[in-house]
Formats: sequence, structure tokens, C-alpha cells
Amino acid sequence: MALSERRARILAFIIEDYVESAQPVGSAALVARHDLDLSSATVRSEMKALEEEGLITHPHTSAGRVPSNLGYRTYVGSLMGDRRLSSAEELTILHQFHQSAVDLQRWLSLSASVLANSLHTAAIATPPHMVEVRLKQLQLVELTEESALLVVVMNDAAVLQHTLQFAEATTQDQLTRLAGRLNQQLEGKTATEIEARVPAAAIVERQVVDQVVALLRSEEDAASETPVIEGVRELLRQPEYEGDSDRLLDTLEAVETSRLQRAIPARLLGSNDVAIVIGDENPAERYRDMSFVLSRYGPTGGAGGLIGLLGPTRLDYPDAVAHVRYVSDVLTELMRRFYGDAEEAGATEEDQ
Amino acid sequence: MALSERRARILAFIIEDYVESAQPVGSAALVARHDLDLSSATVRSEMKALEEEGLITHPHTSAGRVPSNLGYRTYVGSLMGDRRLSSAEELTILHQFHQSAVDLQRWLSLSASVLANSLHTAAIATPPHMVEVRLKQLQLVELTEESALLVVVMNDAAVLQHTLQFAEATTQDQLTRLAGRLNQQLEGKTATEIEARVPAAAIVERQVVDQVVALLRSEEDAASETPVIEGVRELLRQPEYEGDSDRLLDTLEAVETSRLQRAIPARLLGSNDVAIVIGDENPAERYRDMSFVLSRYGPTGGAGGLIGLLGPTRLDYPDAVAHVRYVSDVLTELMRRFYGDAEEAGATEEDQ
DNA sequence: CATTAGCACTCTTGCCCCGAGAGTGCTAAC
DNA sequence: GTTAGCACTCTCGGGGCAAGAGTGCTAATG
Repeated sequence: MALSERRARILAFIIEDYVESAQPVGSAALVARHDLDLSSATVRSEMKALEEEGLITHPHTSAGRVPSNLGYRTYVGSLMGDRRLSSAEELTILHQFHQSAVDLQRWLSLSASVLANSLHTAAIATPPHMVEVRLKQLQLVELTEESALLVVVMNDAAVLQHTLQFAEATTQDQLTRLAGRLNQQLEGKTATEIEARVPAAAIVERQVVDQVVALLRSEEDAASETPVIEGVRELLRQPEYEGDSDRLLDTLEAVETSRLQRAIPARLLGSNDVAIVIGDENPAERYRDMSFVLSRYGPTGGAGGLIGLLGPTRLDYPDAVAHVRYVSDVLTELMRRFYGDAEEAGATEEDQ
Repeated sequence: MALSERRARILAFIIEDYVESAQPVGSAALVARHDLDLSSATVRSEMKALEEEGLITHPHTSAGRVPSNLGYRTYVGSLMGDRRLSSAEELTILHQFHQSAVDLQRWLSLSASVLANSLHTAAIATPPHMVEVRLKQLQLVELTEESALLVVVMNDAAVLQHTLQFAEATTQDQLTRLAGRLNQQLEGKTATEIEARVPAAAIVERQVVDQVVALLRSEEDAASETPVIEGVRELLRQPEYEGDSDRLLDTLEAVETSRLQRAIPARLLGSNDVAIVIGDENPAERYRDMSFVLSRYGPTGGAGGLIGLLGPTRLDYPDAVAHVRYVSDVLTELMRRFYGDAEEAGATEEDQ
């Protein structure tokens, strides 16, 4: 049931006007705004047809038209142009990354900020997550006589720490030696590989190893990673929430506790394409009146995370896609440059 | 201008009723609710007197009375009883801490959660901050040939990391030796002490040392510490924000970016007393319609931070104070137990 | 002389009603 | 197929009104 070209054009105009104004768009306004060579009456009959196909709706008899989820989906699927950022826009963004310190966490915040500010809605970035997390190095620092801080560095550059309590007194000297020994034995191993070893005799050593495994596991478990979220207030200032405190607070809760993994179609997790989830396409009910524009970032096959926008369904999709794609690419490139491709890095180390 | 006992009692009742109901309280309702041996007319004339002293106000002629900031202040200063948590309440809280892992960050989140849930408002906890931050240990982990991860552990158990870019290629072996040498030279020193040393000849070493200093400084700078905030939604669901999206969003912003240090009277920073800041007592204008109930936590003279509640001025102050005091004490005790008193620990290390 | 009952007065709140405005959908003419 | 014209529907804001809540004053009371 392909749309006639004129009908498609009208749908696109309706969506674009509505995205901009947040007001239902009427036939007369549409004609005036786009200098159409049509009368408002003609547009009205086209609108009626579009409504019968389920692409737009009426809030009430005497209001203009509003896109339906299906309408947005159609627009996103075939109607919207392929917006690219201008080089000026790209430079402005790139510049901010170059200003920033070489630090993954900073980049993530920055990415989310850039997206949030550009689209005036919330943006999210999850820390990169490797399919296989390996121990790079561990370190033990005495705190009191019977407690020590365990610091573990993983091959995705994550650093986790944990305080250990010992039953017996230990010195920094003993701890340093233990750490050295364990580093030799465990470097480059995954949690599963470490667990397969013969358990150590010494209690302290066993405690440390167990904790290392636990930390590797918790890093593996993407669900435990707390994402960076920016621009929640931008989102909540959108007209859809104006005067509706309940909806506002529900959305606040939904965004702050968002678990993106569930919203993402599985196919996305491998490639770095931009995925768009509109309204009730989202499996989780609480996001049924929001849209997500998301992309994986990070070198293919290596450590990667998700980044993207959370907004009302009334979103500037072309702009959103262009921005998410660009920021994701920048992030991927930065990771490749400064942390190296995970696969290659692993290989390199073993070669040496 | 001391209040007569009866007048004081009436003020306390007004405040307590208002805190509970969020509705202006009228004379008749007050008499009924507290079985007073007075007629509503008498209460009315007392109310009038209280109003003339500036302790309560009228939203409009035909509404009940609402406490003014001065009213709350008087109540907090001399009228409210000294609420203590029951042992059952204490146990419930303590239990949660014992369930939790031995980890400062967890404790802070937990503290904030406990407070937020008990008082149905937002709670905040800032990480502990030492007056003098000293280097405990540093570690260098190779990432690529020309970059490495610097991990620094401080004497307040904070762990900071930073990625370094080198102009020349280095191996993990070189890095380990460099780290060992620097640890010997710099352990237990402050940023200022380290800076006073003769600058190293080797570029890589100088880079590392500079970064160590920067990290120590950033840890020293309390303003750079991101606090844990819980219960923002609890706060925003309070009736003061109902239907007023603008005020709601302003408050959201104010809370999420709160810089407590400015709200705190200087005298508080040394002792672990609970401080109450009501409405316009707060120097920062954006908090003029909120109250803070805050306490320092942590061993006296050692690492410490702030913990407490951010709420509407209509706060259950006795309950708030009791909870903040207790949680702060628990936190202090835990730190003493597991991290040791900083002063003593410092002394011990130097003795060894 | 403090306390109280009684009452007039004020102000908010919810409700209904109404008119203006916006936009549609139909019909008849081009 | 397109368009002008027009009746119709629905929302939105404002005015008016009655009910309700609470005060403040006054005069009576123990």
C-alpha cells in the first residue's frame, strides 16, 4: 500500500511541522507554511486518507492532525532525507572532544552532553563492555593491619576496587609480594579461567582471588554498569510534559532507571548502525510514549557500549540520527586510537 | 520576647499538623485534632498574636495558618522534642549496613537511600574528603605502546585513574620499575610536598609525577567530588510541587547540582553536629524555599564528608534530625572500624 | 478578665455557561 | 480532480455564582 508521492509529501510536512511546533497541524496552516499549490480543501481530503491508513490522528474533531507512531515509522523508514551534519557542526563537536582529557568516562559524559544539547532531550551513554573481560593487573594496598584495598584493572581499561577484611594481620610487604605473584599467574585470564585453577591454600590468597573473579564478573555483567545520563531536564521541559506533573515524574523515573539493553533489537548489538525505537515498538511498557535513537559505539568485535537519545516520540529524527551517528563514530575512533582494537591488543600482548 | 507556654504549644501543634497535612491549619481543626481544652475562638486570638510575632502567616484571609521560616526556626530551636530513633528503627537501619559490602561508596548510597526513604525527600552524601590528601600508592598499566593507565590510591582510600599519552614507546616492564621507584619516593606525601621536589629529568617520569599531583589536587578539591543523591523523586512528589512544573524542574535542577559546601555554616565542618538550614537562611538563593538537615560524618580530625536531607521547608525536623544523626554516627563508626582513624593511621605508617 | 458563642465578612474553589476561534467534512460548482 | 463555501464540532478562556472554610470582631459569661 504505497503512498502516492503527494500524500507522502504531506505526511512529511505534517510530521516536520508538528515536530517543530508541538501543535496539531491544520490544513490551512500547512498550505501557507509550505507554499503549496493546493487548496486547504485538497489537503484536507488527503489528510483524511492518511488518517484512514493510520498514519495520523485527530486529538478531537476540531483540532489539526498529529502523527501516529505508524506515521513516524513510515517517515523514518522511507520519507525522511538523509541529514548529515555540516562540517561546521562536526568541527564544533570534535573540538569539544579535543578539549577534553583522554579519559573514557569524560568522553561518555561529553557525548551524552553533546547529544542532549543538540536535540534538547535526554541522552544516554553506557560504558563500554567487552564480550570477554580479562584481568590486566591487580594491586593490593594496606589500609589497616587487617584490611586492604584491592584494585583491579581490566583489559577494557576499567578500574574496580574493593575493600578486603583479613582474619590475620598482614603487612604491605606481604601484600605486594602476593600481588606480584598473582599478577604473573592471572594476567590476561577471564573470570572463568581463573576459577578453573586449583584453589589456593592460603586464606588471604583465596580471598583475593575470589574477589578478583567477582569483580571481573561484575564488569562482565552489563546490567551492573551505570550509564551516564544527561539532559533529563531538557527532555522534561518539552511541551508534552507541561502541566502534567504525573507524567513528568513517571518519565523522570523511567529515564533515570533506564535499562537500554531491553529496548534494543538484538541485531543492533553487533553493528554500529543507528537504531530507532518509536513509542510502542519498545518492549518495555514504561517507554511506550517515548522514542529512542541509539547506536552501538566502539571498534567492531571489541569493547563497545551504547549511546543515544531518549526523547518524546515527537523527535527530530533526521537530526537525531545524524548526531547519534556522528558522535558514535567519533567515540569509536577515539577508542581505536587510544585504547587500541581489543582483538589486536590482546594478540599483540601475547606475541611479545 | 519569650512565648507563653500555651502559645508555644499552639505553634508546635500548627507546625506538626501542617507538616503532616501540607494544608493550612485552621483554629477549629487544631482544637479537634489535639483535644484542647480551649475554644477555637481562643486559639484564633493566640494565632493572631503568633502572626504578629511573625511566626506564622496567612496565605489569604479565609485560609488557615502556615508556619513562617521564623516559625520553623523557633520550633527547631526550642520547641521540638528530642526525638531519638527506637531500637527497632536503629536495628532496621544497621541491618542494611551489615548486609552491604564493605565499600565506602556503597555505604554512602545506602546512607542516602535510608534517609530518603525514611523522610520521603531527597538525601545527599558527599564522599569523604581529607584536609590533607596523601599519596598511598601508584600503579602504571600499559594500554597501548604509547599510552598507559595511571592508577593512584590516596590515604582516604579514594582511587583515581588517568590515561597518559607518551611521546615514546614504553613497555610494561619499564612502567613497573618506574612505578616502584616513584612509590618509594612519593609515598605519604601531599601534592605540595611532591611539587617541591627537583623535577625529574626523564619526560615520562615528569608526566607521571605531574599527573599524580593533579590527581591529588583534584581529590583535595572538595568541589570536584560528585555526591550521591537519592530520593529526588520522593521530594518532587511532595505536595508543594504538585501541578507546578516550573518549580518542580527548578528544584530538580537545584538538587541535582547542589553544592552543599556553600550551604553549610563553617562551624559545622569540624564537629559532627546536625545543622539545620531553613529556607532563606541558605546563602544561595536557589535554595530559598528548601531546608537542609546536614551532618558531617567521619572520625574527628580524619577524613569526613557531609550527609543529610534536602527537603521542602515543611519538613519533619525532629524525625529528620534523629535519622541524620544516627546514620552519620553509623557511618563514622564504620569508617573508624574499617579504614582506621586517619591521624593515627598516618602516625602508624611513619613509625614503622 | 480571660474565655467563649455567635455572626458577619472575606476569600478560594469548583462549576456552569457562553462566545470566540480553529479546524474539519461535506456538497456543489468549476 | 480541485476548490469555494458553509455548517458543524470541539476546545479554551473568562465571567458569574454558590458552597465552604476560616477569620476577626463583639457581646455575653463564669
